[in-house]
Amino acid sequence: MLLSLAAAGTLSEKEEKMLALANMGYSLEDASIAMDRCGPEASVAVLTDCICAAQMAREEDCHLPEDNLKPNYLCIGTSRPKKRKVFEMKKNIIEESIRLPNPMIGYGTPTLQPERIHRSLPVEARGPPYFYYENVALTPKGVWDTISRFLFDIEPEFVDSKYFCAAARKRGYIHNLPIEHRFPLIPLPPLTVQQAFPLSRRWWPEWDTRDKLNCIQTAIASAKLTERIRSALERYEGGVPPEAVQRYVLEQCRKWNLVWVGRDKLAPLEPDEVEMLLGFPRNHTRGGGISRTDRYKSLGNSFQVDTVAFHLSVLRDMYPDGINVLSLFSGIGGAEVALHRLGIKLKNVVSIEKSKVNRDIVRSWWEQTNQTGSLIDFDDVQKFDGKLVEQLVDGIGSFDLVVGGSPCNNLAGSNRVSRDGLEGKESSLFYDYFRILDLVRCAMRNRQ
DNA sequence: TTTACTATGAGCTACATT
DNA sequence: AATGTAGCTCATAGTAAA
Repeated sequence: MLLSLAAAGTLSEKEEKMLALANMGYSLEDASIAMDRCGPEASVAVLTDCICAAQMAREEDCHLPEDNLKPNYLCIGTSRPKKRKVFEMKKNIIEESIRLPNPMIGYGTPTLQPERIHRSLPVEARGPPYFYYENVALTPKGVWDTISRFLFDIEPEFVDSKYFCAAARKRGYIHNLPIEHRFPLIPLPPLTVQQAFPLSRRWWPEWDTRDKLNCIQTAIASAKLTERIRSALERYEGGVPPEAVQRYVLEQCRKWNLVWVGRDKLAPLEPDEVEMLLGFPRNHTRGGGISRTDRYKSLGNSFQVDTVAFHLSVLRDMYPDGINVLSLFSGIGGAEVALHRLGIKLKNVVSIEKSKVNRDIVRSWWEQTNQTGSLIDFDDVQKFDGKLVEQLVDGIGSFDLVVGGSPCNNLAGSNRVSRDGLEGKESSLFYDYFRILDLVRCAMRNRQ
């Protein structure tokens, strides 16, 4: 009865499940057959397992080759979900959308308290397992409403990491953790660019009034751009340039997150500076065969560690002996680093991450931090099925925390090409977070 | 209430350059 | 073959002014 609490009144439980399955890439025919076969009470996780089983059987019958295993199609997608139908179902959903808070401080930061710091969770949503889901705050309309509906109607906690470090990072978090008695990582990181980059102070002109950086993304400014700016500025010989020039330079600074590194000289952040701003140990992503471009990409896709750690800090006193973690879309291990820095012992970490360089980064961090637990990794969330969950739960007992941020490519504002929303090729992997969380909850319930 | 203007943003891809 | 560059078919929210 997972979705009984979904969307009071907007969609029926059956429609909600159909939409979920369509979004996961199944044909509506397959979804409908599975629902008939498994009954109205079946969860989406059970339904997907059922479709997979049917398709595998079908495959055996026909001796089909495996090459129609496409990324967005779990198991063997037979046909693309009918776009029109998905659109119509989606249209029904759009009612009152979730609004972003201002200031974006969620249930509080180390220094700021909101008006109200209380919430009550529906009984079905309570942990264990605790879960923590993350994605960009500024999505196309309706996306957070859908995500929230799938995660027990819990209201997202929107937080801008500019209250935790010197760079903005507006994100939404849906979790079932307590929100009382949080504490921050020590030492508190610098909160302004001037504190974070003391050497730049000497070159920072009065008319550049920024004291925070914008969101750290995956691409950086070209050398050509900083050269153009330098030659535009050097004509004024260190004096104050005309307002039009100031405006142009500031616009580029904001767009590309540039910092001052010399007279008239601006530069993009170095990878180790990004590591510092995001709360990772220095050289966390360095070496081991990773290219500079990939380093920027992996870092740009990551958590801000201090922010996430503040939210996860409540786990420390709840689990003095340590926790078992299931980490989806682990990337460079933001959640793992946060937990470790909080002093929470990591017993078993099961980490699913597609990129090999990222898996290597987490593995090498794990080996360098004298972990006593074990790190088990997988590469594909879509192949992570109920059998595997059962097997893991049998092995390690239970998962205390299911953490992850699913891909934002199709949600993020910078994307001009494929900002397709939650049904986009990568962003629809959110439904696998939901599916796997559901499988874990089922497995743990069955063990009791 | 509407309208005009501004700022932001875990990105994508064809093509040039090395 | 890998890396760098530029332009991009923008959506959304906030602000000030009418």
